Amino acid sequence: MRSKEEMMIDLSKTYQPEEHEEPLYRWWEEQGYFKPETLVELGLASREGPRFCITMPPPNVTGILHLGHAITAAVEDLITRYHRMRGYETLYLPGSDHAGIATQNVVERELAKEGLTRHDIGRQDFVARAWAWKEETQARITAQHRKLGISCDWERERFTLDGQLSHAVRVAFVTLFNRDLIYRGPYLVNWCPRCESAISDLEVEPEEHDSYLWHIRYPIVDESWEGPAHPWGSGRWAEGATTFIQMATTRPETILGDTAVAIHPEDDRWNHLAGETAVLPAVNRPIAVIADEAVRPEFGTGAVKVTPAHDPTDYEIGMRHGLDRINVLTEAGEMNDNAGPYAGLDRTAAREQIVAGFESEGLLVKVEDYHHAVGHCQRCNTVVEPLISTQWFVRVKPLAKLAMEAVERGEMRIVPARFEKVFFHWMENIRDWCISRQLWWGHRIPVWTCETCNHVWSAVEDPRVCTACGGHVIHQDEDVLDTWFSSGLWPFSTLGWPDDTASDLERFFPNDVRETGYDILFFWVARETMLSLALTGQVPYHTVYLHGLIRNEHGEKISKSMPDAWKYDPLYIIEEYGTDALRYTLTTSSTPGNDMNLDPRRLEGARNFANKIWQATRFILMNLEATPSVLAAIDWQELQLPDRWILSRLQRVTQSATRLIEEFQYGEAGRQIRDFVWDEFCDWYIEATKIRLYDDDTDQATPGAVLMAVLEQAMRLLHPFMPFVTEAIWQALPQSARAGEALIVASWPEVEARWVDQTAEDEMDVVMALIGGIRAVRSEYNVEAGKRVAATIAAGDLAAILDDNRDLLTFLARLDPHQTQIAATSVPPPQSAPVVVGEVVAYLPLAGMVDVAAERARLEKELDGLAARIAASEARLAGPFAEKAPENIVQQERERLSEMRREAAQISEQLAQLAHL
RNA sequence: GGGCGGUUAGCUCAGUCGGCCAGAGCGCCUCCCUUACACGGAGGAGGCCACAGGUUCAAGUCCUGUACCGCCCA
Repeated sequence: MRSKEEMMIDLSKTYQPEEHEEPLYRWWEEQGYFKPETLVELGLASREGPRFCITMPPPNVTGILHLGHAITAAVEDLITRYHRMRGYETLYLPGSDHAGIATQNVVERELAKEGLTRHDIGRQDFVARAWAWKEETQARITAQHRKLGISCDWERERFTLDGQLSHAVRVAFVTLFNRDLIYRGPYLVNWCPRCESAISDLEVEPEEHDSYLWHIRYPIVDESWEGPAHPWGSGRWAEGATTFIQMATTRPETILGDTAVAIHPEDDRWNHLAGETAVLPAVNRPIAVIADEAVRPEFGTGAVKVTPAHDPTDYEIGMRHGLDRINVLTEAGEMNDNAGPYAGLDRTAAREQIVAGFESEGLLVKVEDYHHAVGHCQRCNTVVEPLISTQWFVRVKPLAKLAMEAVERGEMRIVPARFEKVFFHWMENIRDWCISRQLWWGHRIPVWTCETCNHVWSAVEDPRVCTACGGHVIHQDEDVLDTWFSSGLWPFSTLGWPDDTASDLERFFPNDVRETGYDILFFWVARETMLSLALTGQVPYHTVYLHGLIRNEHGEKISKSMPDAWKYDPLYIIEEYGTDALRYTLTTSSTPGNDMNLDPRRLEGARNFANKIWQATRFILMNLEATPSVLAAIDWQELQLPDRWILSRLQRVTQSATRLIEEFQYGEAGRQIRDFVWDEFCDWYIEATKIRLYDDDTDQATPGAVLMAVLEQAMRLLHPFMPFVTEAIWQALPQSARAGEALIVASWPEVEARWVDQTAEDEMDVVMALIGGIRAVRSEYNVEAGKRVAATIAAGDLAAILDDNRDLLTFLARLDPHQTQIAATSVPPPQSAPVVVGEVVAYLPLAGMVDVAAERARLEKELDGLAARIAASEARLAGPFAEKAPENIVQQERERLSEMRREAAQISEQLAQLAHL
């Protein structure tokens, strides 16, 4: 048998996270605990029993993990560990996303350092470079996830460009294509001139901008003026024109694509010009003045230029009036040949020169400062240009309908529920999803065109000949798919779809929870839901849990450019405070859907908590036999009040924490467990057991068994929040105290009704209140902390209970056991300070120290407060409260009142006695 | 313009069927390095729960409005 000292060798003086985290993680992984198969082999779960699956939102392979990933991992792993312990066959599936545009941009930047562009090295080499980059970053991300301690099955790790997942993308595309849910057409899309690709509506981020509103005018053709007789730039271009239509624009460079001027039909300032013809400056294009309801008369002058090829609203107007769509921009954002004299200029230079041209021709009326939002590319922050382009789209309206119906039917719910409204609003106003990207990194669109017969078709396997005419000259679409198209298949593509017989798909689909930040509700959750319903007929998961965004302690968004950004790097935080501290802080510092200001002080508190339970463990192991008694074996008659109390409290916290976790209230659950462990177990129970543990003549088996049982169960409750320290402690416990080989696969605690003991809780409350009162008076009189003082306690009906617990009282209140009297009634000793708790009074004879005036003041203050509350309570009970409030509430109030009256009577009596001193 | 969230102690935050005197951590004040822990222990001070109405026996909690901060959508 090992000695106590030997057992303690394992436990360092303070908890050192770095000594435990890596070895424990490696051991868990080697034991296969992250794999559902292992759980079945160990008999902890069964193939027939319940299963739980969560797929990790795949991080982009562009860089490193930040706190957003950390909270995602912490919450998901909490949920995972909880279900694993509850006996579910649990799978937490990890992976990463190829992140099309983002990764391509990064790799292009790398190339640029070598003075190369992707066109220099060609598509094949470029893709090879991107793969190399991916291997590097993915390894880094995986290492970071391991440091976070997440219990995901790395053997099932997936990547969106994996062969099987790419196959799933093809099948998904072909299926939707053949169902006419995917089409190609020339539409106004958002174009990023830097990425030289179309992007979807969601990838455009409006950004506030200081700019100008240019007021310009176009001449109208009439009897006196037939059109310009002089060239643009001569200063005489508009010579002779008498009628002008004046309008305001924020984008003069698009003027050259104008095909109309529009006014509101009821705008009396302009409607006499409806039907007239204006001449577009610079290019001399005759354009019509049209009337359209979409024009806002209050904006600018009430007349607007219409550029259907470069503005969404104008596009709509153009559709209604059959206007030409003239594109004036190249894919790189330069003016094309349609721009006449300005062809070849960059769009910003073109703007300046066009404005200058207008000025010299007398067509610029004025320039106003103007503040407005301009769309920027989410990935490279370049100003996006709306332009007409032929792209592939998903017809999302019917899919959105399915998604909304699923939520309405309750098949899928969103936590917190208010996001369901956001979800519906977006779904109701959804526009077709542009899914083609002019990139090289991604899933190439599986559509082929036959040169011979122009047949266009989509196929899962690369075809060799045209399916229509058998022609051999066919070519595949050059573009790739939006990243989110493949991410949208994640809940099932990772499990083996489209192979319906894949065992993982059968077992783990639909997933149970999608846990992610609310900022990607539309990007991802909405698309997963639509694609899942369209392709599998099922919701992808039954619950969407959305966490908030993480900011610094001042509420500022954490960005790489902040000078102290390093302070918010998860790896730095882990080094400084430990993984458990980070995870506990992330899971308990906010409520779902709300942003969190991460305060380093909270991390410190969490680190201290980890050390606290470590110290409690050291104490227990130090004071117990190597093979302590187990709860089931001890004589229940030996249980004392604190034993019964802590066991009862343990049941309460177990029940409450379990309920809270089931209701997705992780923060509250974690806080309650902490409060139990620190405030009740450490501060009261462990202290109470010292009486017996330090006395070799008393029964040590009973407190030992209780200490061990409570500690062990508390570690199980806390494990999902702080996996490492709890496992380290659990492993240090003697085998007899724990069932199983590892805490990660131990069972979640059940509430044992037989340990619930309301009487013990009530009695302990009195004892603790009395001790607290005595301590307060000691403190008030600056009694030395260790000094034993005498006490005479008049306990009324509670005399027997207090007498049974006199050791507890004298020990924790530092009373002198030989000078402590407990009786129903007592004669107050002279020169004593009374401590009143309910009907109990403890007299502390502090000879020579008691300040009568101060005591009077203290008691009078107490009495005043009590009297006010008694009056309020009496008034309440005398009013309509007594009839209208529920009986139990009224009863409770009556008891409270009589309790307060008893205490008030006691205080009055003590005051009266003080008067005699 | 439409929608949503926040406003609780000096700071960061809890408070999810309305019901004891509104809580925690940190900070602050007093005492204590007592053989688990100073990453600690004991005691204490500190709040018109943004503001104004309303519903109710009872409101931090429900309803209406206002202000400020923030986010999303157009």
